[in-house]
Amino acid sequence: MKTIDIFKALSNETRLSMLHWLKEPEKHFPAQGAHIPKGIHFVGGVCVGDIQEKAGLSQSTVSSYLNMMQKAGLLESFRYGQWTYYRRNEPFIREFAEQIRTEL
Amino acid sequence: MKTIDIFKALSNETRLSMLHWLKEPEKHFPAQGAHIPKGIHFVGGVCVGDIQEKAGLSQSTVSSYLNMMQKAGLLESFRYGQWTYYRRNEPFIREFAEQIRTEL
DNA sequence: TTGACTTATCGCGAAATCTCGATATATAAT
DNA sequence: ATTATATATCGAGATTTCGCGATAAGTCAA
Repeated sequence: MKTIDIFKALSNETRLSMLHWLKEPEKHFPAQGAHIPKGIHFVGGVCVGDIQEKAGLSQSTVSSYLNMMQKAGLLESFRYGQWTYYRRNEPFIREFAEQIRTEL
Repeated sequence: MKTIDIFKALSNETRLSMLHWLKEPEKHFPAQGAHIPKGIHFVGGVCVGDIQEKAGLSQSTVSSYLNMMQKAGLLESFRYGQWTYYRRNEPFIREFAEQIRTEL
């Protein structure tokens, strides 16, 4: 949650791309939610496997990248069954951007 | 000048501090410009030596950090005589902050 | 020219990051 | 229980970054 950790998370081409892809999930990934029951809504989340395929890196790398971005606060995740869905943490990102604008 | 390079430059405690110190040079450094003749104005610039002392790292490290931040676009420099003065590149930083706000 | 001073560059070992394959864990299906 | 699938974690080699001291390059004063 430290500023440095956010910058570090953003200091990698692949991770930066992931963040951008997740801005428009429906544009960059197959339709999601096939495994999410009706009651639960986690809009905009994409499962790890689809992100991995898009990124073209190994499964382990993508998993740890996503975990790193979540720890930094940029992403949030939701697990349903054997799937983990990730999406952008928009309020956090907005807040961060605002902080950059005023304090950098 | 690539976005990644900016994030990398910001991914270090010392470099981030330097950028903050240079927001209010008169607050963090001795008075500057003793070696700048009247005709030239490079307001807000601080010489490498003063930045080094404040940072508490070696001269070589500080010099290369400053150079790195300049290459990224965050700083600009002006050499007069044997002194090199660095200051924030405010338009660039503002532009970067705006880009973060709209594109991150 | 010589010497003093400021900054930049070079080379290095230590630490961190990148990325992978292998394996572990968790859940689902049979 | 066993098997299959999705994700997380572990260990390792390659690359990058960190920060240093030594040295080079540029400038000024005597």
